[in-house]
Amino acid sequence: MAAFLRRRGIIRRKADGNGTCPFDLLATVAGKLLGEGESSPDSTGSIRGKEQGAIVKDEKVKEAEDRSLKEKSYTEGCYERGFFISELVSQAPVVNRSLSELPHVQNATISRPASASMSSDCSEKLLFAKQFVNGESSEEHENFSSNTEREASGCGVFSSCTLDTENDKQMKIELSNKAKVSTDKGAAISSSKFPDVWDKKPSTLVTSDESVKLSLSTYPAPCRSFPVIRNDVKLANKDDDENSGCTQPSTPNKASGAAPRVRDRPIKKLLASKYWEENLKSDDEGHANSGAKTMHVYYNRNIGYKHQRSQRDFPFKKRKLFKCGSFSNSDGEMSTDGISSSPTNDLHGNASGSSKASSGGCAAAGTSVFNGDREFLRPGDSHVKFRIKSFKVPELFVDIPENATIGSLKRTVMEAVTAILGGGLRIGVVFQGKKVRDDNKTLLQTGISHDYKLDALGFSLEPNPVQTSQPLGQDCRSCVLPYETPQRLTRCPSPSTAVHTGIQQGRSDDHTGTSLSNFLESDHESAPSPHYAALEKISANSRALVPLTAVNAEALSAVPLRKPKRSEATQRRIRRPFSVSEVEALVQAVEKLGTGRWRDVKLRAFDNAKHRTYVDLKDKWKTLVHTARISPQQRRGEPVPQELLDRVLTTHAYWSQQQAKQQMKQPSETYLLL
DNA sequence: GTTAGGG
DNA sequence: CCCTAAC
Repeated sequence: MAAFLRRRGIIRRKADGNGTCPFDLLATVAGKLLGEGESSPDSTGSIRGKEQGAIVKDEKVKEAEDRSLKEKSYTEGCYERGFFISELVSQAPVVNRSLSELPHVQNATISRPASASMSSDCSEKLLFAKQFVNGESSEEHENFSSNTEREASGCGVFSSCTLDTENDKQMKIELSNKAKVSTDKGAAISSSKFPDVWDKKPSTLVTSDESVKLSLSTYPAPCRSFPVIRNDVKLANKDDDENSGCTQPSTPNKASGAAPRVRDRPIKKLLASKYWEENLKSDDEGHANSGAKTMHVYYNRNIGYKHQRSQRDFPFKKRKLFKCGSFSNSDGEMSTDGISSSPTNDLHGNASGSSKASSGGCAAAGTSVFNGDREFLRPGDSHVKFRIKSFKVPELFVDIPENATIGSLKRTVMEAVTAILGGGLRIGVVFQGKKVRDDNKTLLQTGISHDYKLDALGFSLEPNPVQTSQPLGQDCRSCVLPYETPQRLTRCPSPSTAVHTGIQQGRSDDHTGTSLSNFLESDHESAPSPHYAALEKISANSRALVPLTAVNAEALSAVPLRKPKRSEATQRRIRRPFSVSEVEALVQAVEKLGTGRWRDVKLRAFDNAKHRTYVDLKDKWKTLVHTARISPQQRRGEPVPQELLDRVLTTHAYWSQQQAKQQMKQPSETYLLL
């Protein structure tokens, strides 16, 4: 590694408000990928309250054209929220370059002593990053050829991140061109040279004594396609697991030569700060750390923290479902232990920022890793790819009636997770070691009741687009599941994540930590629920905004993310305001067909819009008529051209009259017949 | 499965 | 958008 890595640096950061926790980073990335960013405040909110995130980042820049950063993040948090990005692989050459160019960064050690002040909160998180050797990542990086859109939009942010869990595992993070790195000391690094598209908004990586932030925030918004968080499936061609996940062809960076496989490393490790330091040292020296050790520590901590966590419950704010499809993170895992949460400001701030960066509307969804659909970054685009082997979700509080269906449970969890990650995931539920596949079953029917030990309940976080599920890898499992059962999992090829949550009915304080479930045995749901399937589809297509938008959107909507509150059995579809063009089409169809023939209207004008049912059209017409009758000042939402509204009224009047005539006529006919 | 209407 | 009654 030494050879590859020029430099190693570790930055450690306190959990105070300034600090950015890994989670934030993730959120940011996810947000961008998804395009949610702007709207993400909600998600941010959810994330908020968690303070600690310390990120330790090492930056090593390779001078080689491809430079990739590997980052290994280590999170120690009291809260579970930390997530790890075990491996990040990205191709973004640009970023790398920038990094490399920045002398400060390279040489400077961002790392801070582990011992450095820790927040009492235990909220520290460290992110450790190592840079790759240039050549390494390239091959492994996948190009998102298929999803060019994304790339164009927002992908630039991270080219790739790789985490090394132990020595082996690495996370690479490639930053898009204009990443800046600043340190308290005032060393700021910005890469000015990037040609890219991203000019406008550079991602900023800031490291201060206390905190290191990596913000992807400002990117040109328009379509932010996010860098997908996905596994580097390709990286390790050899690995079956991962390979399975990615189907898409990868385009290796030119600059980078063959990249060593990073991804298959075992589980990312979480280290306590101390451990962290040790690791760093060892790394520097070339020693390999034992991941196991760290892991243990981490887990222990986690557990301990659970208890300590503050009990804030997070009411889930209403979360919007962004168009973002899914982001693909092949290995990302998410696990949440307890429900309790500790409020943290850090995340919030960061997250919000990041969210902003990514404006909503990006439909680009990552492809799911699992299937092997992977997106590849185009060579030119600056993207960040990283692979998240596991991360923890801060707190996840679920309050759901017993008669709610599994499907709604999944959605509820999904919503929470989505808010955090920005969507693109689907949730699998594991109960008592078995995967619960029937979404229509109620919790009660499944055996999950309020008085049941929730330990047996687990969730898996899976990428949406997954077409096929692959069995989770052990690594993942072990990573994800703190508690017992690591053995079962075989590798998690895909990004699926296990989320573990305790479900509480009351406040979070009651949270019962849950043990991780072992869901491995059953492979992922081979047959995703319909909505998921739809979602997947959409996500796949969604990047391309244009033609398929409706469909895509629909798909997205299919995965309804609902407020937990509304955790009814039924999942409400997401609201999808009609566009002017849709209204136009509707009006035109109704003019021709009249009211009362909604199915025909649907077929005629919205046959391609799967998400618009004839009932929707009927309802829309109803609202249009209402809208046309009220004063413009009272109207809300996207203004509908008055011309259309006039037509609505005219048409409505006409057909109402026709209908009236029919009515007059019908009775008589009937009567006559009788 | 469609319609129509209230929620 | 949802839910449902009434085709």
